[in-house]
Amino acid sequence: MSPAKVPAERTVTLKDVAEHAGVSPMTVSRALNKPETVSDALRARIDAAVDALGYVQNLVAGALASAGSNVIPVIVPSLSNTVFVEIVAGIQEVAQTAGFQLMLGNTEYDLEREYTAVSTFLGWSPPGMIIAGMRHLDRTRNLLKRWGKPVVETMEFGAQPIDMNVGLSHFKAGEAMTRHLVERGYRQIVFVGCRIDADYRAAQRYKGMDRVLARHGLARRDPISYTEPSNPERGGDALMEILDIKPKVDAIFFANDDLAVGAILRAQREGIAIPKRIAVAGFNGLPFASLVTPALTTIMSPRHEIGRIAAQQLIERISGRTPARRRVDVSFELQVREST
Amino acid sequence: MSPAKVPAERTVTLKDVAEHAGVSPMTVSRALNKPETVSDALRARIDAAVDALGYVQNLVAGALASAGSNVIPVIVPSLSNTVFVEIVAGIQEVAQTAGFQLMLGNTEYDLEREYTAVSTFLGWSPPGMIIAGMRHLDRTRNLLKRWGKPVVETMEFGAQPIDMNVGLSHFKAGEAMTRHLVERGYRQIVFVGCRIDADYRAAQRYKGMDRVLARHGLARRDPISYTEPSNPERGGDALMEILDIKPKVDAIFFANDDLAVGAILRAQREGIAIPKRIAVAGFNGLPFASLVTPALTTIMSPRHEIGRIAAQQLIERISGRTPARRRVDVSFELQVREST
DNA sequence: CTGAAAGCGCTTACAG
DNA sequence: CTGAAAGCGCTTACAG
Repeated sequence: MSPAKVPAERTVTLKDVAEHAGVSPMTVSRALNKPETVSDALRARIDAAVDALGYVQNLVAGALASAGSNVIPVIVPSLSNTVFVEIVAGIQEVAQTAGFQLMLGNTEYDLEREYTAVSTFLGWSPPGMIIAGMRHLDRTRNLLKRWGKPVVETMEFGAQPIDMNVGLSHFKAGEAMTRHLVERGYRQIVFVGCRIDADYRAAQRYKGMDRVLARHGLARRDPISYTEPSNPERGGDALMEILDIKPKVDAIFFANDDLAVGAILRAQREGIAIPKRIAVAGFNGLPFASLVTPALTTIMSPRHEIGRIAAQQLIERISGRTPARRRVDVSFELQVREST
Repeated sequence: MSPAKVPAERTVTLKDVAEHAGVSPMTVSRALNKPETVSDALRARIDAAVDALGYVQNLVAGALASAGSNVIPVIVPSLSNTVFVEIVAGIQEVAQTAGFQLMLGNTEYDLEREYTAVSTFLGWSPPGMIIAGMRHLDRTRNLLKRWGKPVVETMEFGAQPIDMNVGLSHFKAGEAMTRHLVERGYRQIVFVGCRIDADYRAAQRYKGMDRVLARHGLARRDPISYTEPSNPERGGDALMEILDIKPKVDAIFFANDDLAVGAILRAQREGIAIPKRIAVAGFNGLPFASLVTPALTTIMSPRHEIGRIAAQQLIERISGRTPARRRVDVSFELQVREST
């Protein structure tokens, strides 16, 4: 029952290291943080003292004294959706290499929770912040603007960022896919997603689709939005429902590949011919999308790259440099495969 | 080019709030941190001052003064693998609700980087730590033991944890799946994974398999381990290679569902009959596993639950209570479907 | 190149 | 219930 642990010892501080090495704390601080400002011999003596005492730098004290930490808060609406995780992974890659730590906030698509997360994180005196999306409470925007430090909004490319912005135009993505479907000869196209009210980026893709349909004088339908979160099974169900209730529909543009791949897997099982009976398109570019039969036509969104660029931009600004562009419109790629 | 920002103002501190409310800083601190110790009227006055000044508590200063923060470091070997992300999501869920923040470290399966992450994180005076896996450098184990605060090792259930442990027995999981395959009549079974040397949990599943094969006097093969990271396409390639080079093999136990689903999708495309020509089994329980044709036999690992329990155990201990069990062996579930 | 002083913004522990 | 003092462990800014 009793934890198998050595009792906690008194914390070893800079001062202890200094005494052990026979110098002042200030010198130790310098040797640790700017090794080049100190002679080799001294640095070696101090490193030895650090090892001997098992000294661990107190980052909290450092952050307070220098009025800033190297922790970058990253706020996402969900961790269940791979898309956000991949952005976080991209950020991590760059940030960790540059010596920054990531603090993770999850809002569950709740803008009030987003506000709480932002204001809490501000209390850690971070040098900057990365936040998913461009739709926030006015309070949140104002707080961040008044804060005055670098902020990157990711995911979508949009107008009037708080500060910097790295993402793609979901409107254009919707247009691109729809143009492809129209060229292929599909005339009765429907958009299917989950919780499109909250997933406003999906709504933007729908709007892009609607614009193209209107321009071609084709039938414009309201999007179909299910109330549960996106999951592959729901994609299959949606396919069957549409076939049953709206038999004239000849193509489905799904809000994401989870749904679209789910629809293809169901079609396989039910013996429904895709794209002959009905075409299926997705969005994101999941690994499985190219492996199902028929392979899924989709749009590759560069999540990892968005994360990396966001982190790079932020770190540029933290380091006092000015990135070439405040707003970065990352490109997407239409992958035409067998399902359309 | 010039950022659209309000210039940064002087930081609003506790003292400012105190002056504004006409009380001492100490009283404001109490009103904020232990609202119940202060009269309603006073609390209202202080809340008003906080709002008026836009005060944000400086958590760094608080952490230094009280020699502890509410930041919990979470260290994982990868963010590209859903399994770890789901554990992080489970931890988040519990931790964020309880008022803790997560700091995220990614080791990329590198034990040296793990040590660096651990020792850096210690500098944030966290109240505890969650780390994936039970295989660490001796230095890392010692550092954590000497630190003396609560630590949870997750993913696998194993002997001699640093402190607490929540996970499942991968050895038993390997045994369970192999027993199933043997019962079904498969006799020439091979284990296929990627980077099994680094993914020692996969190696444990292999050992469980080997044990069962030995007990039944069946052919025991070395595992096949590819050098690239796990991805669905590799699963398909592996299937084709085995069919070609080891035609007698009648069942493949893949190290994870990504590989196994990839194999099934390839079999579909190539017209290979599963399980008739060769059976396929996986591990993890991905959403797509039940949707492919044939549906994949796999083992459901409760990643989310592991994360939640790990966070609960940690927070129990942080709060000074003693969890009922220091080691939690979460159960897994064999899902027999069509592919075996 | 090295050090003594002051201070970062809180909370702990002690008084009243 | 409220406050004055001391201190958390560093770094900044200034001397030497």
